[in-house]
Parts: sequence; structure tokens; C-alpha cells
Amino acid sequence: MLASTEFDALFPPDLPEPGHWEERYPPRQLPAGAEVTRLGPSPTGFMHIGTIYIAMIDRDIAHRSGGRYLLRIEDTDQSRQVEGALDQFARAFGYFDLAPDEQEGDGDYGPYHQSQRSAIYMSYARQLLRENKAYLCFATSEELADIRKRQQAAKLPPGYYGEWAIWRDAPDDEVRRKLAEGTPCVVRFRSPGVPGRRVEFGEAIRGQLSAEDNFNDVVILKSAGPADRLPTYHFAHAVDDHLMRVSLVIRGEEWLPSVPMHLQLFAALGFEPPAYAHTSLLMKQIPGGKRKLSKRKDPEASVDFYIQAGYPARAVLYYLRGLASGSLAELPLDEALAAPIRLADLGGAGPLIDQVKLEDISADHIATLRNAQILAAMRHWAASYDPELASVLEAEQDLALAALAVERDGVENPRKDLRKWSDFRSAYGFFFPGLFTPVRAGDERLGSLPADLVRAFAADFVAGYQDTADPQEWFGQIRDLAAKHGFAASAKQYKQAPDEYPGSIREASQLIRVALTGSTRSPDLASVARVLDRDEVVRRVSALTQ
RNA sequence: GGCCCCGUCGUCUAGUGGCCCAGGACGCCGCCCUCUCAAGGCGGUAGCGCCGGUUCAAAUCCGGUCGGGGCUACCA
Repeated sequence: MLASTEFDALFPPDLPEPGHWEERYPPRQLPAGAEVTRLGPSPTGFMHIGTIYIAMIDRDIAHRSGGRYLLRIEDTDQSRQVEGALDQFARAFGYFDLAPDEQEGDGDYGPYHQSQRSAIYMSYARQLLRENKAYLCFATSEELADIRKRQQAAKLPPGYYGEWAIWRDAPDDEVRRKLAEGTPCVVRFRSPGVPGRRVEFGEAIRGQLSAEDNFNDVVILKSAGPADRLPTYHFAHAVDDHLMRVSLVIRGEEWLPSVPMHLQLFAALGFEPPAYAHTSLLMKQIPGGKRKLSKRKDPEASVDFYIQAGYPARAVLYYLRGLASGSLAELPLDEALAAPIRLADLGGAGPLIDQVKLEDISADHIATLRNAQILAAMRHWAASYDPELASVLEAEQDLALAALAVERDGVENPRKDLRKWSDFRSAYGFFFPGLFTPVRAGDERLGSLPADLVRAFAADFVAGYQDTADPQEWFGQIRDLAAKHGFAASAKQYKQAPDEYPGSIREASQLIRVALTGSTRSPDLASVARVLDRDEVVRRVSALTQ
């Protein structure tokens, strides 16, 4: 093994000792039982909905226990960095109201970007080197690929261990020569594990687990520039979660297999390991089965998908909460959002994201909102995602409120035709003259009714139109005209002798419906007509006569 | 391949040895309401992966098996 001074020469001369960081980041003064949780997203693209899922759990557990929930940006892979990712993170936290208690610029345990913590990682790596708990490895990617190939051929576990760990016990002179040549190297952890040995550890969701101990000499410091070397996830996890005094690490299940290795790292560094909870992965249904929601392939994996479509944040949170804990899904939304999430209630199996269920929940939620609340949310959403609609809503707020009141105010079961804000245009857009194009006779939406009949009916309707507030009376106008123009009085009657009528009262109503709403499906016509007001009704039905 | 996690209706789940020939929600189907939708009401469809074992009794405990998912990078 090289002398300490030789290792020291690999790092900046003024690099502090670990003790410095221990003092700089003292244990937190928190009540007993308080949990400190952390969210560690990587800015390698849009935020995954699973990240919001975990953030919700992180915050819930931290706050309920009197602890803190912090955000650490895990940007140790500069090559995968994506422009604008941080902005999107902020947008996502804002939308779901999951802002962390502590993050860059707001907290005593920063920096909260791993790329800015290089000196810290190097201090601890140097310490491990001096203690012979880590070593320098000069293996090239070609050599590593070759090792892997041979291991595969020999049906051996892949990895850097035993005889394959060519630099683990390399002669000092060999190491010195490579160093002198300036050959790039990484720092590897000298794993104390041996193949076949088992370890046990507790896990907050799954209980007591056991696994084969890690015997892989994982990379802890990557080889990039000598000035500020960056750590791998594993090393950063141990160092940061210790120094940030995190007590509970909640992360995705994909990390479960590396727990034995992480435990070795904590032990080698002399750190108390945190408690672990590994949430099951959110899955997507695919033809052959299911797989984890993929950032690359699945638009619904992105938080932006939910924000753009305009699913209310509370509905999404409620849905995710139900996934986390089945009993919470049985509770009404407000109660469920207020109830605690217990780690032990989380399932071990990965749930399929069910868009239809989310829409049902969302529609139910929107149905409970007051018209003014919906309008406010709509305007906020439209400002970003539908500017034309935004300006219409801005100009016609009273009309919007009146439209939203249709079959929602003063009824026992309110309309549920809004599942997300982007539904508004198709469900309510027709109320606004600026968004409505009058329908003319011959339009295919009118079905098979002869154009002449449509014109005559519309002309009669306009001529005698009474803007009455009584729905029965209002529909009476259509009934009378339907009879006059030879429509059957009921669908049943029409069905019995379809050749004798152009249609029934149903088709007659449909004619007016299409004229007023541009659609064959709409809310109660009499109510719609009241909101549109007399002139607009006449204008729209008159269009049919042209 | 090796290691790890998981396995109740199509989906999310309740269920911690008798209360379960398995309950709820979403979906789907039917009926009712009805000027069309969205709803709402009523009814229905559908599941303990399989095989052994323990037990008076198993969805529940044990073993095996099969299946699904994850990990196996100087990505996180």
C-alpha cells in the first residue's frame, strides 16, 4: 500500500479532513423520533411521477414526526445533465405543493447539489485510501468489458472482485508507475465481503431481509478531472445522508439489491447507517405484461403529463396515496390527504398506473369544487397551456361561472364532465361565442334529417322562441314544433313505425342541441339556453336556416 | 445466467388461522331515469398462480414450483 503522503498528493493540498465536515454539519437538534428524509432526483430529464410519489411520502413522514424533508440534486453524471430539468422540478414541486423544507439556498447542510460537494467526497475517499479501505484502479473500460465477457462465459457473477480485481492488490511500484504516467484512475472500495456470506438487515416496508453480502469493489470516485472528482451514487449516498443527518432513506425498489454494499460503505466510513424503505416501482401495462414506467418511452411517466393535461394536484396526490396505502383509498379525499402514510402499509408489489381510475377520482374531486374555484384553476391552467381559452375566460368570467353552474348548482348530483382542465374546452367551450362556430343545415352532426326540414324547423323555432325559465315550458316549444313537423311524440312511437316519421322528439331535440352546442351531446338544453341568453340562442338556431 | 423483491377479481386493494363458498373501489355488462351526454339508482360479471405439507380449520403458516418485476455500469 502506498504511503499516506502519496495518496494525499492526489488531492488538493488544502483539502479538509473528515473531522472538518463532521463539525461543519453537526447532528440536528430535533425531537426524539423525528425523521429526516430526503429526495434525490437526478436532473437527467423530466421529473418522474414516481418521484412525486416518493416526495409525498418523504414529506408526510418527516412532518408528522417533527422532522425535515430535504431536496438534494444528484447531478454527479454531468454527461446526462439535461437543460431545464431543475426548472421543471421546481414547477412540479409547486404544482403538487411538495416544496422541500431544505434545499439549495435554504438550509444549513448544503450545498444541496452533489456536483458542488466534490471536496467533501474527496476528503472521505482520501481517508479510505489512507486506511487501505479503498484503492486506486487503473483498469480501462476495454479491460473491464473483457473481464465481464470472460465472467459471463465462465458463468461467474459479473463484477470486480477476487482474481478479477486486478488492481486490488497491485504492487505499489506498478501503481506509482501508472500515477507517474498520468494514467486516469478511479477509486474503488475494498469490499470486506466474500462470496457466499449472507447479511441480514431491516427494511421498513418489507421487514427483516437477507441477501448475499456484497463482494464487489465498486467505484466510489469517478475518474474525471483531478481538481474536483465526483462520486458514484453509492458513495454520495453514504457521505451525504450521513452529513445531512438523514435518518430515513426512502427510495425506489431498484436500490434494494445494493443495500448490502451501502451498509459496507457506511461501516467503512464509520457512519451509523440510516433506516431504509424501498417503495415498489410504478408500473405500466404493456401487451406482454408490465414493466416499470419508463422516462424515455412513457409520456405518463412525466409529471408534466399530469400538469399539462390539468389533473388537479390533489386528485393526483389522492390517487398516489391510495396506491401507497390501500386503506387510504377508501377514505374521502380530504380525509385521505390528512391521514398519515405508514411505511408498513406500503405494498411490496409494483402497482400499474390506472389512468381511468385517476380520471374517475379527478372527476369526483372537481365535482366537489365551487364554480369560482374551478374557474380560478382553469384560468391558471389555461394561462400556460391554452392561451386562447385563457383570454376568453378572462373576458367572460360571468359567462364561465354561469356555464359551470349548469346542472351543478342546485342539483343533487352535479355534472361530472370535467376530469381534467384540458376537458374544459370540449365540455364548456361552446358556451363562449368566441369559441363557437354556428352550425348550418346540412352539417353532418345533424344526422340524416333532410336539410329542408332542418331549415323549416329552425325557422319556426326562431320565430316563436320564448326565453322561458321553466324547463318544461322551454321543452314544450320543441314538443309543439316536433308535432307540427311530423316527428313522433316519443322514441317508442317512432320505433314502432319508423317510416312514418322523420324521427321522434329525440331527433327534434337533437337538432336544437346541435345548433346550440355544436355537439350531439350536451348538458340540459333548457339550462344551456338560459345561459346563452335569448339573442345568442336565436343567432345559433338561425344559422340552421341558412 | 446469478442475486433480490413480489404474487387475492381486468386494475388498485381489504384480509395477520375460524367472522371469507373472500369485502370495497375503478372498469365492463344489463336495467331504471331520460331531450342527448356526463352523472345518479339498482343488479350482474370476475380473483386467493400451482403442487404438497402443518392444522379440527389455511387466502392467511411452511416447503417447493411457476409467474411477474428489479438489479447485475466510472447511470442514478
